[in-house]
Amino acid sequence: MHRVPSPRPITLTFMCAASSSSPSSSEIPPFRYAAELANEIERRHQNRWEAEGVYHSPNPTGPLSADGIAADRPKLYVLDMFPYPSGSGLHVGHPLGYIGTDVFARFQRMQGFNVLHAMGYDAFGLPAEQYAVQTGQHPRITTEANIANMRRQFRAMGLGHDDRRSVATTDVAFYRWTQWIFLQLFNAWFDSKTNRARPISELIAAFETGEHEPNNASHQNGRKWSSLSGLEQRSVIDSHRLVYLDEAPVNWCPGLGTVLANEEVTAEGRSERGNFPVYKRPLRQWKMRITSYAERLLSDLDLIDWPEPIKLMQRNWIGRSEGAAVSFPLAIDPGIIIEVFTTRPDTLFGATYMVLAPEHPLMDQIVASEWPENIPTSWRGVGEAGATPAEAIATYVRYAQSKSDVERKVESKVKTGVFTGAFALNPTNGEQIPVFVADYVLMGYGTGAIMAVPAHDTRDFEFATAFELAIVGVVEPTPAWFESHDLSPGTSSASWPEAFTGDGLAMSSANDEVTLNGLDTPAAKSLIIEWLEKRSAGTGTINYKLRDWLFSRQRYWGEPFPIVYDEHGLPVALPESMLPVELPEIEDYAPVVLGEGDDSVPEPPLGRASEWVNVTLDLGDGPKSYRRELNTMPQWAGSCWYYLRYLDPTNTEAFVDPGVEKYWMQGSHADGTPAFGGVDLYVGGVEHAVLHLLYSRFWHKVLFDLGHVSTPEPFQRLYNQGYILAPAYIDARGVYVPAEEVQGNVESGFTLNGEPVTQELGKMGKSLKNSVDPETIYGAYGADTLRLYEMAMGPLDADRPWNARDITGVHRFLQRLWRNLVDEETGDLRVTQETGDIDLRRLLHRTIAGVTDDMKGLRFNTAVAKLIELNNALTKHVTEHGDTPVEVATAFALMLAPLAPHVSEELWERMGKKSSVVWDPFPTPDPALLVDDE
RNA sequence: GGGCGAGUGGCGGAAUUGGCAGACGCGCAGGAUUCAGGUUCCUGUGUCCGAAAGGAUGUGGGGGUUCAAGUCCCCCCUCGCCCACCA
Repeated sequence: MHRVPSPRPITLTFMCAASSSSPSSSEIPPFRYAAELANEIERRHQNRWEAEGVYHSPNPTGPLSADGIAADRPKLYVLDMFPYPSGSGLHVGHPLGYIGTDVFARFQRMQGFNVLHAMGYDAFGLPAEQYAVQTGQHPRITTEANIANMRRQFRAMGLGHDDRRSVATTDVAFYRWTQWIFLQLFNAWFDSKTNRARPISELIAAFETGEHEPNNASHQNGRKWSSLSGLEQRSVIDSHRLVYLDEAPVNWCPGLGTVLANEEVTAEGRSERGNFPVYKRPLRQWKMRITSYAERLLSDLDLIDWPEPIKLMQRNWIGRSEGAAVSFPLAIDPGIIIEVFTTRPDTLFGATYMVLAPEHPLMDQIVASEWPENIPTSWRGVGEAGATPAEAIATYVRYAQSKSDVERKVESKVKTGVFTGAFALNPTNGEQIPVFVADYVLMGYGTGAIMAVPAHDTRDFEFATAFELAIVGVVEPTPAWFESHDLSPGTSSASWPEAFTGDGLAMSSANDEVTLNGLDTPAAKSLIIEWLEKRSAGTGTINYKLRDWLFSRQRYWGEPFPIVYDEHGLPVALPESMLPVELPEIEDYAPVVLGEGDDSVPEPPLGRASEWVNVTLDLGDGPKSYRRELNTMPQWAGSCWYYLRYLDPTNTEAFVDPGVEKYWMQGSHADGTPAFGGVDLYVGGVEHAVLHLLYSRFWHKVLFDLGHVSTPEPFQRLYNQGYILAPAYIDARGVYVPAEEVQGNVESGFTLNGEPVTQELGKMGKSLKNSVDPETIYGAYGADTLRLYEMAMGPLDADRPWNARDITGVHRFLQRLWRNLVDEETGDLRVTQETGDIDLRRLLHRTIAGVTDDMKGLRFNTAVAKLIELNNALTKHVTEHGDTPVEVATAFALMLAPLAPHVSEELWERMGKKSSVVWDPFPTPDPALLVDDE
């Protein structure tokens, strides 16, 4: 059926640019494996694969199920981090991971697995919107054109995706379910007793029966549920939801006209996208209660097979620390309590002052009306001489807020602050200690207030030194510490040159009820916590750096919230039956971009769709008018769950069928190792170590708690592919210039238009202007050569420089292999039924064993090297005997199939095989030929 | 400042568990084919000494453990990444 006819004239003109650097085609033997033949082979087999649907992976049930080939195979889910469909298309750095998963997926399919391998598009986001703002063209049009272009590029590289499962986050049929998941979170609360999410209806029921009483003191002062009004009850319930509205300082980026999550703000205090300055502003925004999951997000890292550095980054981001919450009453009014968090409760006796963050809510209650006598002038701040404490504080707070994070960083060594005029009582000894305001204490961590122990904390030491505060040592430093500071052991803390922050034996820490003296640090911590708890002055607590996730954006091109506001201005979730909430058409997509110093509250672009915004709906108590939520979801929303939609992309009844979900997400035991489920292999770049990978773990856990998915974690195994680096060039202004236009070399120097430029090596991409278009590579060598080169150039997880020169190496390999099996002049097979000599057979079977092993371990670079070695031996054999033993030819085509699928399929076909090589079993080595018989 | 990772020929890299360092490819050199260039094929290619045989030396630097170290331990240097006033 597919036997290839003999000589076939090749008259392709595809990518003839390639011949400028190679000989004219008339001199190449007609069946040499060069660009033209490779391209012809590739197009033909890509068409065949698509027509036959060879990459369709059957589901166990539903519309994507199928009888036959794969129904009884074990499953394997191989996933890529899906791309943003950018207008500039792919460069050769993008597909590195995609080729890696494709090779792995193809190999495992040949190992007998039903492999799910699909590709989607993370298509909401800024570039399409910005383009729409500039051109007036709807972002959907640009987005869909970009997706079509990217899909074409993936197909041309021979990536074997199940195209029936391709989704884009911008599809209404997709974001309908993003909105549905939002509703699951909205209609859920976190039960800290069982440490999991439960439906909000169960919370309401618990309130009704009195099993649970509202304990949200700040809202309802502990009143009984039954005594609350309807609106008060709603407010209590809303404050328990996993999604909630919060008026709090958020990262406001005027340059982008939107708020940003902490994760989207760089250390320099700028937006990760666009590099605009970001300011803290109090705004009413949606947040997701990811902090409830802090402990599980942390501890479940132990269950999954992820690279240690990524786990570490997540652990650092979650930032768990054990310590104590301690209450410090105000001296003049013990009813006012300043609560602090400390990791060193053992140093409590050494707390000689306190500090509040500038934004601390208790500030107004604490500030004294006038300065106490005999305080150093530096305590009164740097403002006008006669200022009251309140005025001095106000000046300082303004100063602190005006500083950007960059300035804070630069000035971090210089401690500034102002005395509030108030004193608090150290709970251990009743001593009055002054309370300061200083910007080295951050409102965003702990309680926004600290007890300062200058003898044992570097920052407190610096502040205490600057403000002439007492430094009282309560932990005995080690002899080595004294020695390294040229002090004799036991020197008084007043003479220490810096804080001693290590563990040691407690000293000077005793009152009438408790003494820590002589205890080591861990023992001192637990004893003082015990004492604090007995006195109701504190408790042992665990604190996290992780903040709740800011979930709303003032953007057009994102998922609308399934939320409306009623006549009280309170949010009401729409019922499932009203989904999807589609984006309205509007004229102007631009966000409201504000200038510096403009403090007005911006209205999101959706506010312009007035007919859409104001709606009359019947939500159960008759038609009433409502106002829609104007914010849209952040780009992370769709990427939080797209891997679940691949499983069942056409389902209109559920986001995924439960049986289908269980089938693909169950723990696989391919190599006998225990697995508790999730995607079997997830490949992507390290840049998503905290953002996407933390958010999607969070959503997945909520869905797990609510019974919608069967595994507690989404991704069993994570693998980070490296980046492709390329030379980039900077001109005299320090601006990147297009690398392809630069002339010169290392010796003579580099120039652009005669101007000297300097070379550096950087991640390939648009920002460094050093992209290489994959089409020029497979135009000149074929896609199989590009695939093979990217796999051969180094380990998948390592960064590696792009070196066009090296591509010829793998191209020659394919050419030599081809020549060993196919006569270049006639196109006839050069395969014999005879078996080769024993040395060649031994090498063949060693290669099969080695390549199998390498493929399983994602070591494609050494797999390619082994295949080249085998081919070198085969070349020698063919030179001597004139043809290739069929055993070698067959095994070679199969082993090469995952890496270079087109040429393998072609060889397979020429050898008379009727079915695609894609589904044939990978060869197995003969154990008898693996041992040397010396 | 803290944490993590990495340093192997001219270049990309290999050496899976402590066991012949440099697989495989690029580049380079020589040869065959060719009018020539290119292509293709063969041979060689860490460094130093030597015509060769052979010898010495060699995995960022220094020290150590071991019969044996690129691999393990200690100190130092360089580079990369992440976090960064986190109480």
